[in-house]
Parts: sequence; structure tokens; C-alpha cells
Amino acid sequence: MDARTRAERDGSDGVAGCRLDDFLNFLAQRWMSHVVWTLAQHPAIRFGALRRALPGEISARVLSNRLKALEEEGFVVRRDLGTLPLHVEYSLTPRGRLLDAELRRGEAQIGRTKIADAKER
Amino acid sequence: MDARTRAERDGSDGVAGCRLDDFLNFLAQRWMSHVVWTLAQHPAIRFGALRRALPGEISARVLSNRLKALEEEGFVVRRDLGTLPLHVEYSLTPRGRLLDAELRRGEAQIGRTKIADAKER
DNA sequence: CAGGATCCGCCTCGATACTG
DNA sequence: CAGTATCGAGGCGGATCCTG
Repeated sequence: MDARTRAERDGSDGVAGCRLDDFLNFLAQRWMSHVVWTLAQHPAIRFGALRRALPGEISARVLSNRLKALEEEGFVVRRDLGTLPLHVEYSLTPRGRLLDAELRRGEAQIGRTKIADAKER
Repeated sequence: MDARTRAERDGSDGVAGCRLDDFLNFLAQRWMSHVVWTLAQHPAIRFGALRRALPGEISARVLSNRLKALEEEGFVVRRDLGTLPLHVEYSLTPRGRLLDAELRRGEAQIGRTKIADAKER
């Protein structure tokens, strides 16, 4: 599969907004910000607990994808604690905590701003 | 059509990340940040010029949608200058300039960070 | 020129079933 | 328990055609 960023595929390199674009896409993925937010409230948390801690129903598949992505970007560490029944803990890295701080800041900045849904009309 | 925000549909009201979620979705829509960035470089700019000023090819339909969304959120003003051939100018509101500043700040914060694509694997 | 209307492919997510 | 594999549905964005 094409592993390049969207900015790269667009040939829009060198123009402001590229890296930012990828960053926004990364964060805007469904559940992503919730996952970060929830991880930030625990020193470490297991897969199932994290899943239940999230508001609403997130499928295991998606949670797994998000955690993997976060890990790849260095926001999260995965710790496998032996076996049977499987125990895995996730926690934010220092960089992850920075991200959380940024998100909180963003939320504060938005303040009372209302943003309608992003649907096409 | 369902005009509620995703956060509302998820029943995740009251949990941190809702409004932020919508905001991220809003900004992460394709071309959105580029449109804001480009608008910020002109006091006012016409539809076609804006279209050509954007890096890569954006369809008229999508640009129209983005501008409409930005206008609805109070980031952009649309000025219709008489008729034939149609002339329409778009420009950022003070609030829109604030948004641009935030985006620039975000970009600076990201710095040399690389974020991989948001695709599923 | 500035868009609206349509059609359509692709991607993302959700649900379900399965495994070490 | 912590995932992976597979399938299907819905939504977003691109292309094309059309109009005041």
C-alpha cells in the first residue's frame, strides 16, 4: 500500500500546511484524541480497561490501530507483562504527555466556540 | 440529514475531547488548512484566484464547500461584487486570522516532527 | 466566473468471528 | 485477555456536466 503522506502524494511539499495536514489527519482520526486524553489520566492502563474507559463503544480493531499509530509516533509505550491471560499495559511517553498538553491547550483556546459537523452538504 | 456533531451522536457529551473532536475534524478536512493559510496571505481574494493559488488541484465543489463551512463558522466573509462575469471575494474575519495564527503556532510546535499517514494498515 | 447537481471510487470504521 | 482477519456500509472527495 501507499505509505506516503497525503502531502507527498499531492505534490504539495514545501508549502506551509503539509506537515500540519498530516498532523491534523492523525489527530482527527476517530477516537484518537479520546484515547490520548484517557491515557493521560492513568499512569498505565490495560487494553481492555482503556477500551471500557472510553466514552461510547470503540471496536477492538480500531483501538488497536490507534494505539499502534500512537506507538509508532512515539506518543505511547506498550508493555507486555508475561502471558496468560495476556496482560498489556499502555502509557504515555513524555512526548505523549506533551501532545496531551497541546490538546488541552487547543480545547481551552476553542473555549465556547462551536464548530458544526464536518459533513458535506 | 443528521445535523448533529459526531460527539453528540456518540453520546460522549460532557467528556473532554468532544468539542475538540469536532474542531479537529473540521480542520482536518482536505484542503481546509491550506485554504485558511492561503486566505491569510491576501487581504481579499476571488474564488478562481484562490483556487489557482492553492498547491495542487482542488475541485470547485470542494473549495466551495470549504469556504461555505468557514463562512458558517465565522472565519471567512464572502463579498459578492455585482454581476457578470461573476465576481466574489473571500477574506478572513478577525476570528479567521486568529485561526490562522493558531495553525501557524501548531505548525511551529510540531517542528521537525514527522507524522506518518493516517491510513489503516 | 462562481458554483450547484450527479455519479462514483476509495477509504475508514463497525460488527462479527477467530486465535495464542 | 489482547488482539487479528474478514466483510460490509457509509461518507468524503474527485471528475464531469450544467447554469445564472
